[in-house]
Amino acid sequence: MSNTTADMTLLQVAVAAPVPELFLYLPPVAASPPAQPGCRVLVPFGRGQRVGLLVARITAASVRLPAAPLKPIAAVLDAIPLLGPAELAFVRWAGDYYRCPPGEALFTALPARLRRPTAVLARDVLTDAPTRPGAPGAARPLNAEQQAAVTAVSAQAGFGCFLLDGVTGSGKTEVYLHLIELALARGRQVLILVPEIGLTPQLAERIGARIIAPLAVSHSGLGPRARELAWHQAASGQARLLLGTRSAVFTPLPDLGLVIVDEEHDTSLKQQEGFRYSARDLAVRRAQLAACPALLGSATPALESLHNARRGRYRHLHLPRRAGTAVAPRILLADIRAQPLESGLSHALLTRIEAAIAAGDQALLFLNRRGFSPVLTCHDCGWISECPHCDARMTLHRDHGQLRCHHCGASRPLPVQCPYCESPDLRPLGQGTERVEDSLRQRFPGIPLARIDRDSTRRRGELARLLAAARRGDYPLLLGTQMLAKGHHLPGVTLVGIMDLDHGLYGSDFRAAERMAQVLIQVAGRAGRAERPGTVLVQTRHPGHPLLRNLLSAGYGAFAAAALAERAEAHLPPFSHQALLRADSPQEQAALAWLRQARELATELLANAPLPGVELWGPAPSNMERRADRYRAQLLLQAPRRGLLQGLLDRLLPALRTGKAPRHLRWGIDVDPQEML
DNA sequence: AGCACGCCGACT
DNA sequence: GTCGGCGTGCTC
Repeated sequence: MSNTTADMTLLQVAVAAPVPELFLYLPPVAASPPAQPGCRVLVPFGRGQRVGLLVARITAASVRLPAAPLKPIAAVLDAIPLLGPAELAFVRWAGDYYRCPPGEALFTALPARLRRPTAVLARDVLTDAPTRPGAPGAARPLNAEQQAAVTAVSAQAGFGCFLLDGVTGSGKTEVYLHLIELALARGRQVLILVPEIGLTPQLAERIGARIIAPLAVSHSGLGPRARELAWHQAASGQARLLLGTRSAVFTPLPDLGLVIVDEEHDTSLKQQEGFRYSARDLAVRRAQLAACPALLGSATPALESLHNARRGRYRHLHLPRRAGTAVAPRILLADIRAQPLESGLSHALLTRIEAAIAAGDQALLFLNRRGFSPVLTCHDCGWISECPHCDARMTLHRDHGQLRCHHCGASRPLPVQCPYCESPDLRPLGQGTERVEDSLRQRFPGIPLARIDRDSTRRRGELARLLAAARRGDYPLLLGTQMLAKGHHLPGVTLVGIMDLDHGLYGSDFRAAERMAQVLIQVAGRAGRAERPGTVLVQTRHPGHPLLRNLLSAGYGAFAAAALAERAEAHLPPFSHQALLRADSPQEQAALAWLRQARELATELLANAPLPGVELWGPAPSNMERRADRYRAQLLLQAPRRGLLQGLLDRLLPALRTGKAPRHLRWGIDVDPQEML
């Protein structure tokens, strides 16, 4: 029962709902200037109304019409499209690639405030354009390698991807700054992506000190209005630079001429829920569509990126030397087998900390575990602080007098006696940063110490304050989790102690060793950045481990080469491509059973139309099977080429959607997964 | 995701 | 006898 004729114009709309389809509407009843693709519209949807994004205007003859008569759009919310045809196509392509419903993808790409039927910020707010008074700071002279990198990228006409592989302290930022200046001078805009908020103020500061051009900054720490403002400033061309975290990759930039991804190996560039996109990979695609160069920078490039460089898809640029007079830190292993430890600190490490403090230097200790201790146990009956909702132990947080599960967020007051046998002899087992802090304060009384982890920096601005004070040298002792490992310049640090990396050597994820090496090199990079040489002491129970030895004796490049050889041998990424089908359910076995059916379905589809080299692995329960009262499992799909994997997904996902899943089961697909958990 | 309609326990 | 539990089905 259609109410349309073949020559009518219909509007194809993506609705902000997790449905894979686009929806068709009649043009609005009130005759107004026709709504353009890229504008938000208010549409009747189900009983109520929803915000949608107009994707295309089409003729009724060109589509299959639904059985029910079409309804007209209720209102057009934007006079000017928020996304142009190219941006619309880019976001839709990304949604298709990562198998995210188009409405969800498009509304993830827009500032959150625009997901509601609000008016866009008034024009007079945008007169408030970002300007920067003052003179530019002096460019630092470039060394030969930096100059070669700048020359290579700036000579690139059209698209080309470059991997800037530079040891920590080699002056990657200076290369960025030169290239930014060159792109701006050519009248182009620059997009700079960073993995985390913690890094944004620092890079923004450095850009601000040097470059006179309107800069917009976007990250999750900003309020919704500020984020929308940055978005409009970039989209209107008023801002010439956009510096932001992963979602900034979707911001319209009419004159885009250079894309930079800093710390390109960092996993936080991959969104881990909903629209599971890799901002790094999309940044490269974005540059390709804009016909401009992309520059990926890291001291510890992802194996994927190194592989692309080896295959000639990316041009490999090296910065092998530290800038200025700084020398590379010495990395030493401390064998802690059978050694007495004081809250996890060996005698060797304590001695070096003492010496660093005595010399007026700073010592930085890295322990990637927050809280006081990862488990509380009863000395009399052996009870341990298990989480009632997860296959995990609750962490003791003494600062808050609580046990907390780091996986589901559950918390309970710290028991004073064993909940099982009522013994008062409860003991914390193992150490987190709180406990090490205690121990260090006792051992080095009166020495100022800053603990930097998610718990100690919860307050807004606290991280920036602590880091600034740390840079000034206010704290001879610094202790922190990976928050402290990322990119911060701490010139006074001459000693870095890495308390525990052993889990990385025997992790179940095939990327565990790569991550371990990246963390080690990144943390080590905090040492000796100024004129004083640095030392890194790595505590380990596996001093003879070949990966560790190779990394320390031959460096990250050699480590990566060996790791790539292993990946090639095992047909693992980057020598194959993966998608992970995940499922979870409150019922034990339900997710696993459903995934077994999914595997059978996939096997059947492959039997009917073979896709050479496509393999199915599992299903298997997830590493921590029960999390927040849900049992989790996964099926791994693997193919030698992306197209084959997408081919399988093209057939499998619609079939899974049509099929019936048991009541409380949830499932989803992760294309190019970074974590196998 | 909402937001309905649709069949089985404790209440005025 | 009802009010309401959330189980599942649809949205142009």
